[in-house]
Amino acid sequence: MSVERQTEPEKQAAFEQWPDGVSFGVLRDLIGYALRRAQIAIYRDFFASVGADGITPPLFAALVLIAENPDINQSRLGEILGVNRAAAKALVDRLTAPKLVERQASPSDRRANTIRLTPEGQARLGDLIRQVQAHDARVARRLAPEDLSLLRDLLGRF
Amino acid sequence: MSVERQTEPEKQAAFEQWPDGVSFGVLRDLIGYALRRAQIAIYRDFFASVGADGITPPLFAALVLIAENPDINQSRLGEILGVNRAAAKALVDRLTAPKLVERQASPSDRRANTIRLTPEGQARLGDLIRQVQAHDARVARRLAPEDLSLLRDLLGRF
DNA sequence: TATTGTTATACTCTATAACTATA
DNA sequence: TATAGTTATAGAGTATAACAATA
Repeated sequence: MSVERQTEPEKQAAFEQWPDGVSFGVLRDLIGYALRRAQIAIYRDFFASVGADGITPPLFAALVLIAENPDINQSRLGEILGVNRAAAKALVDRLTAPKLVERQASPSDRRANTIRLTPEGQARLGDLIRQVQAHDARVARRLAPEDLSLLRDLLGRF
Repeated sequence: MSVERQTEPEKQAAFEQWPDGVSFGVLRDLIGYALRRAQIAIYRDFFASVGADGITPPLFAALVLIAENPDINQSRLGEILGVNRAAAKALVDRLTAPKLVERQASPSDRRANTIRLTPEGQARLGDLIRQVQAHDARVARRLAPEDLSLLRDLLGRF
């Protein structure tokens, strides 16, 4: 026999991009805030699409960079991602635990580790890329193709 | 006598938007990732400009919404910001501690609190808005005015 | 001296689950 | 039953500071 639920799990409220009847004041004019709201909306779609595997946006980015830049070390990975060494280590640890990546002693620098995908990591990354691309395409569908490439260009200037 | 430092404080590495010599693979084409990198760059400028007061982007947004929508309650604030009730409470708590906002019993619903700025909160918000606007203007300067309004429009579609 | 990785620690942000009071 | 607020708990993400090993 299963235990009866006392209450239903609370459903996540929908995120309205700029709800009516709310005064946003100065936030309306801040490009940083517009970016933040867009990011919230996109992250929600990401977690609904890919989140089931415990892979988050930062972990996905780290995984792709490790795959694309063989034998990169942690410090450089952190620089590229925009986090410090301690944070980069934490990301690599979270990919090492499920055996998606592995560290190896660097042959050229005995201080450094070299990070690369395991065979399982290779296989999982293929699936993940498909899931993330499907998510991104769904989100991108809200814009015309020419607007999308324009947006990419504008974002790249910050 | 002061204790001698053993090491210099580590400086934050610069964040290069799309560094050369790095392969980004599929990340290059994901609009979600382009947005993420732009956000990282903008957050860094925010913290360099405003962070000294302990006010973060989510706290600033909450403060403005409370100012602009008098007697809003926590749950509604959370909905607008895109977080749940528990997270909204945490935000309000962090604004209540330095006495920028205060809770009052709602006259119309004895379950609810009404949130509003204290006089100190009013005064501080004026300064904060100026700091945040200066930050945002500095960031926005990277785009021509017409590109900026275009960007705002495109971001609003997600 | 500077860099790589590590450890310890702490803080922000956010979520889930369950509880109380009220609607 | 549903909603507002609260509490306890947890986890992700990130930072700072210090240390050892190596360059």
